Amino acid sequence: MREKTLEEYLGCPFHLAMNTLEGKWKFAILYVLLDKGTLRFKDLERAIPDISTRMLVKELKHLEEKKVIVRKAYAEVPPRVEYSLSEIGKSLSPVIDSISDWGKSYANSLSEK
Amino acid sequence: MREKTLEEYLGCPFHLAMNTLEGKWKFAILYVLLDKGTLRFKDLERAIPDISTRMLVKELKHLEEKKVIVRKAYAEVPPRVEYSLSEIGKSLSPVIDSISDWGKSYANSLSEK
DNA sequence: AGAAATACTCACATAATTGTTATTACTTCA
DNA sequence: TGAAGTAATAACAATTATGTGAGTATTTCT
Repeated sequence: MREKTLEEYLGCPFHLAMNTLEGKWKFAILYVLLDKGTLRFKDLERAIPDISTRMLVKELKHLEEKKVIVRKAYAEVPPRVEYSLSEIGKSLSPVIDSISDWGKSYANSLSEK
Repeated sequence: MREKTLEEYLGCPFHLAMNTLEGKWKFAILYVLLDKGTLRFKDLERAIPDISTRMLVKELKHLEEKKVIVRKAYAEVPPRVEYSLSEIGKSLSPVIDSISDWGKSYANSLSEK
């Protein structure tokens, strides 16, 4: 499938958003960054135990390129790299919250009946 | 990766929600169903032009099993099958809306600077 | 008679994701 | 002295996820 141009996405903000956030782990990363603020690489791995190192690297790189998160590296040993949300990234909190809220309702609706 | 039990998901509504909604096409399907109400299979294909028949079948089946959408088949020729959101499915509208809203902000933040 | 319409299903092919193990370089702690 | 800690990167195999192209059955329309 051909990658769409920005112009095409601009016509559909929902499409643009999903293109930026799609993938198995993006929402999970955003969830923990919103919750914890700033995290080092290793902390992210611990916060999302099921993700592989490779995938975490990939997803972080993607989100950084898309300007959703910010990477800050310190010249220390052992190395220290901190990840946090950009301003536009922080504005994802209503998205994450609404998903979390829906999850609660959904859990209730499943345990009823 | 081992599939988690419902009990494990219940501890984290966000996790439960994402497990239900993950995959490349779920949000797109929910988006059009929220917008259009009820759609036949072929209408869904037309509304989401990039999806393959196979994936649409799979995702619809998954969402039906998870009680998020409802499938209604009529004994006609040519066949008619209508898909719509369940009650809990309809309650996803804040999720879809917040994603759409974020997409707008994001598009603005990209065209600035 | 033949084409069009629908809601799939099937077999096969490619792409995405994961698991595993190893490596780097330097400092702190035991 | 030697292990632990960090943030990756790399190579390989294995497993999932997704895509492609074709086909089915039956009625209506041309």
